[in-house]
Amino acid sequence: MADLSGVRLERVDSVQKAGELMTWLSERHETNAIGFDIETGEYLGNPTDDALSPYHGHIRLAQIGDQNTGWAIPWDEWSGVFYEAMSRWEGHIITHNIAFEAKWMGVQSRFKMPWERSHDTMIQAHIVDPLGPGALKVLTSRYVDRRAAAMQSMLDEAMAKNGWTWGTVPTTLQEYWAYGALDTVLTVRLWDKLNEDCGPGKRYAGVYDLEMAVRRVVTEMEMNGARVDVDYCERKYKELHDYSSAVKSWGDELYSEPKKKRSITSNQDLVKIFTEIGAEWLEEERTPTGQRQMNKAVLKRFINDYDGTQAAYLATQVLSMRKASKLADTYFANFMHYNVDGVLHPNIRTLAARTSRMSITNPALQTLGKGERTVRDAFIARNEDEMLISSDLDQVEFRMFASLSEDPQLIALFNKADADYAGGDPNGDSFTYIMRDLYNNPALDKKSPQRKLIKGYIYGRLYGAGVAKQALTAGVPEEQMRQVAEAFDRNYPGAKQFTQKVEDSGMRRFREEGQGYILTKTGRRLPCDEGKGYTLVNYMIQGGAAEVFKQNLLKLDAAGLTDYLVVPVHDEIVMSIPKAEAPEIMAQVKECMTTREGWAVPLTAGCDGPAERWGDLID
DNA sequence: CTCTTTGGCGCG
DNA sequence: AAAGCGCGCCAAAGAG
Repeated sequence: MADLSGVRLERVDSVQKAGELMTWLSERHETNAIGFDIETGEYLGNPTDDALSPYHGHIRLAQIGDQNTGWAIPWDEWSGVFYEAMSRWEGHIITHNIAFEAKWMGVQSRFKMPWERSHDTMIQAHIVDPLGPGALKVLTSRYVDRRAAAMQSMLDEAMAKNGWTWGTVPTTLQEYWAYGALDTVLTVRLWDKLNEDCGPGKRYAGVYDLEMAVRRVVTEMEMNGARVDVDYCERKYKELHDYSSAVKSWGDELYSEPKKKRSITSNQDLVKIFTEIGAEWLEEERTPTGQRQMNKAVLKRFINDYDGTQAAYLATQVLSMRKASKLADTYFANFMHYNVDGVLHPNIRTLAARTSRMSITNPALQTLGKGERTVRDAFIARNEDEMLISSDLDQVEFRMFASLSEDPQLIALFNKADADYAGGDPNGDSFTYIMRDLYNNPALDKKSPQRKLIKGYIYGRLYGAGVAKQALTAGVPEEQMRQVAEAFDRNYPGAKQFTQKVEDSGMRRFREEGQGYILTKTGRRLPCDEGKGYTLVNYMIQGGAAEVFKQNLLKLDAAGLTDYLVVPVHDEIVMSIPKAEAPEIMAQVKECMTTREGWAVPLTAGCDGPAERWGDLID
């Protein structure tokens, strides 16, 4: 393993240097690969957060390099050299976090990533070790040269000493441009290393192909963005903010003492206040650190238990204040903050979660309230000719569990429910059929109270909950839930056998390989934490569902629908589509979102809309 | 002053 | 024998 001591780093600052770069580029490169990276910054005087947004910041350096040589190209003066080099280069292009480079290039340059020959070592690293580090320096320290991490500190020191930011650090500063140029060298070397597992024909080749293709589609989605009704956001923000401020002032004033200010936004203060006015906590209402809980469940209990008293009234006020400020501050304020000409361009990470699920930040579009439509009503179609639709997978995790369990009875019930539903039976529903089977009572229907119990049991089970927790969540006596659990295991023994098999193989792998894990259908390895083998069943299902959803995104892409994609929400895709073609496109979307091959219980999907606002599409 | 942790709450 | 899984954002409070 070669170390980094012989590396040559150059900065383009003259026509001659530009010529040298072109000569270097035309020479033979070890694995027909060059690394590619950019450095970006905020505009002078703007928030430093802008440095990471292609909609607010600007490119300062572009860097390319191979295993031994790195070049830094100051963007303002020499971007022409970069374009010329990239137009000549026909080999592999290696990045570390292609989501970043591709989006910046897409928004701010005329160079578009050639995805079919582009690679991402961050994606590779996550596939090889889902719990490992993602940072380039840490990864190269681990896989290439121990000293790589140390080299970053020189730049950190120089920037701290001079008070520079990513927007103001001079591109002539050696620590800065050399740091940038070195990144490309590290990236190529890391790629060589990670290709041992992710390269063509290797164990993770299929998973890697899937992730790279998904990354391309999702980057398109980020650039498409989600349009919001900004006037509506401003109106709602003010309304909700004013309301929560008024409640806060009322409570703070009422419950402060002459010498001691107290606030109803402070949970510590609230505990004191509620105690004074006679409310009491139950034994189990404690946080993990032993403090008395002051959450929604406790407040709701106060409202019930102390009906007609001051405690109940205060609890009601606190709940509605919290609700209003949550909506105002977490949602509407961020919609106003992040929109660019009325469009949100969130960051969508395709491998954020250990199970390979996606996550969305700035703003967090996967967590919009759906209890009522206020928040989702902020979202409108991209333009006047389009409307919103949403396609959801039907109980995908439960269907997956049924298929994986290979339990013939469970699978048959599911398929019967599907067939009957298709035949027009409103009770054609898996939970209802399982309920009838477990209670041995065919007269029960979708509205029977037992259905909630069954559903609670099943989802609790998919997440690895014990009977006590399942009973608590469903709000029924433990004994009642225990009987459901026993009946379920009796009627569908495959479920328990599957769970057992997953945990046993996890234990065996822990003993033999030092880590418990499962392999998904596509060969992705998902490890669990030590001593928590019971989580593996959930990882199998959650990770499997995430992969199916990703494959569905690729089907939508192959059908030519990428331009219409707006937001992915784990098992749901929101799209903005032309009104004129809505029926045809919706049929196409439903087809793309459905998977029959490979699953004993088909993974079906519905499609709702078209609608003016996302709020119209709630359930 | 900034950074981290905790508790709470939104989602699948 | 028993174990609730995965995320992101905000306010408050503690730590440095």
